Parts: sequence; C-alpha cells; structure tokens
Amino acid sequence: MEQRVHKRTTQQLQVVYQVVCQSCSHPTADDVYLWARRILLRISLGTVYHNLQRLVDEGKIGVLSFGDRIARYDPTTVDHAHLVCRHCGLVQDVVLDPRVLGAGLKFLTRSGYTIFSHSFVAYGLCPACEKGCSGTLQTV
Amino acid sequence: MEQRVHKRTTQQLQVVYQVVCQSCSHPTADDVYLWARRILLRISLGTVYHNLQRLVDEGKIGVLSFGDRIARYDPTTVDHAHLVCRHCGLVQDVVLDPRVLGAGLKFLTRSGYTIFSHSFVAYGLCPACEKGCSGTLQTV
DNA sequence: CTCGGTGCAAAGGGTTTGCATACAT
DNA sequence: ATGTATGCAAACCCTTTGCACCGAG
Repeated sequence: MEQRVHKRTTQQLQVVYQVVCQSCSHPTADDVYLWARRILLRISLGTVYHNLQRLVDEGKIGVLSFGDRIARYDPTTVDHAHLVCRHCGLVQDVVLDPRVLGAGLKFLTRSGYTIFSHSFVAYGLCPACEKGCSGTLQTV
Repeated sequence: MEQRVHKRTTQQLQVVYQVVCQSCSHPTADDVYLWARRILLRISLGTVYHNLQRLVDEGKIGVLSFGDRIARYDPTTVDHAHLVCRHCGLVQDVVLDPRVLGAGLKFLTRSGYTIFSHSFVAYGLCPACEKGCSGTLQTV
C-alpha cells in the first residue's frame, strides 16, 4: 500500500494551517474561512473545509466537538483536556495531571478495550464569567 | 418565576422514554423513531425529536455526541464515561473510579473554573473487535 | 372547552460533493 | 504536460420550525 497520490503544497493549505495555528481560540471552519479571506481574498469555504480535513488526516491539527454539531480545530496536538465556559463560550486548553489521566486510562484498559484516543471536556464557568454574570446561563 | 405551562403526558412521550430506557445501546433519534413506530404506528420524527428534547430538559435522559454531529440519547443519567469502538461503533458505559475522576476535577477547579458537568470518552477497539478484525479501522 | 402536543413537510445550517478551471510539480 | 487543488454552487443530512388538527386535562 503505497502513497500513490502526490499531495501538493498550495497557498490555501498554508494559509489555513497558519490561521489555525495563530488562532488564540479553537476556531470553527467558518472562523478559519473569515480569517483566511483576509490573506487570500478568493479562498472558498469548500477549500477551507478540504484543507482542514487534510491537516487533520495528516495529524497536523486536531478536531474537537462539544456536542453542538460544529467542528472546532485545534493547533495543539499533544494530549490535553478542554474547559468550555457555558456563559461566554470560551474554550481553554488544560494539561491534566498525567498521573490522573494515566490512572483513568489504566482503569479503562482493564475492561478489555484497546484505547487509541480519548477526550475529556469539562463544562462550567470561566473565572471572568463567574465573577460578572452569575445567573444567566447559556442554554445547552 | 413559576411553571406557567402545564405539560401533558402523552402516549408519544411515554413511548419515546420507554424506547430510550429499554435500548441496550445509545440510540440516535432515528433509532428511537424506528423503534417507537413499532409501538405507535403514526408517530412522527418531529415528535420524537420534540419529546427527546423535553426528556433531556427534564433531566430524565442524557444526550451524548461523539463528534459525528449525530446526537445519541442515554437512559443513564448518573455520572459515567463512555467507550466507543472505532470498528463496530459500540458505545459502552463505564463507571470510572470516583477517586480518579475527583482528582481530575479538583485539578481543574484549581484553575479558577466552576465546573457543572464533564464528559470523558475513550475511543478504541472493544474486546470482540480486537480479536477478530484488527487492521480495518473505521474512518474518523 | 383549552391550549399544549402531534403529524407532516418545509426550512435551517454545518459540512460534503461535483465539476470545470487553475496551478503546483 | 499532468493531474491535484480550487472556487462555486448544489446536494446532504440531522435537526428545528410552522401550521392546521388532535386530544389530554
């Protein structure tokens, strides 16, 4: 099974990757599209999706999903968890204590499963939102 | 703020709840629809969605999402994690060691967040699939 | 009798796909 | 010159919404 398709490095691919990497948050495909258009005026949303998919397949970026059917892309590919603020929507990376995570995964493998990957997401209020606006929670 | 809307108990609501509870897996809305139609021939997909949503809002069932933009419904509302088999798609409940989970959450709250809920999902091969068919992995 | 629920179908909205053209190699 | 990537737009698909009718309370 050899790599028979010769992949090309296009401007669009580079811009999409650059936008995801420079994003301080965890951008959606549309976020990436909006930013990419500031650099490549004629880039299309389809191309953005195509290149995001390719980058994910190549392991260069990660995809996330928080149950709202909207994919979010993540430049950080190392093992980490996410904190999602129910009020402002902020998504923050968190590096979990490896001992804790290791214990959790060991617990799971004991059940006979082989585990490739995992996802840990905590939903709550970020420090800023907890102070200011306690009470009006975002639905979902 | 009082409960001004009087909610009614309909056959459709009861059937939807019954189907989710009796389901051995974590059914999608369509799964529930298919099963419910065996009991209530004329139930519509819209009604199934409506009642699933209501049951979730009332905390009687849970919703899950494994990144494939398809909602799955879960009769188990107590705290638990999920194992998803990449090969056969089986979704299995797992009760994590409370000490491990507690340690993980304590680690997170130390960062200043207030945590309401969390989700832990592990992806891999279930024991059955690991034996039989190693090699042909499901995409995603 | 009331008004919330149902069934049906159309609309939404994020993502994917098809196709002629552009361009990296 | 070759054939992959692009841009555009239509198709997909799960879910939500609108509306006239039904039926639980």
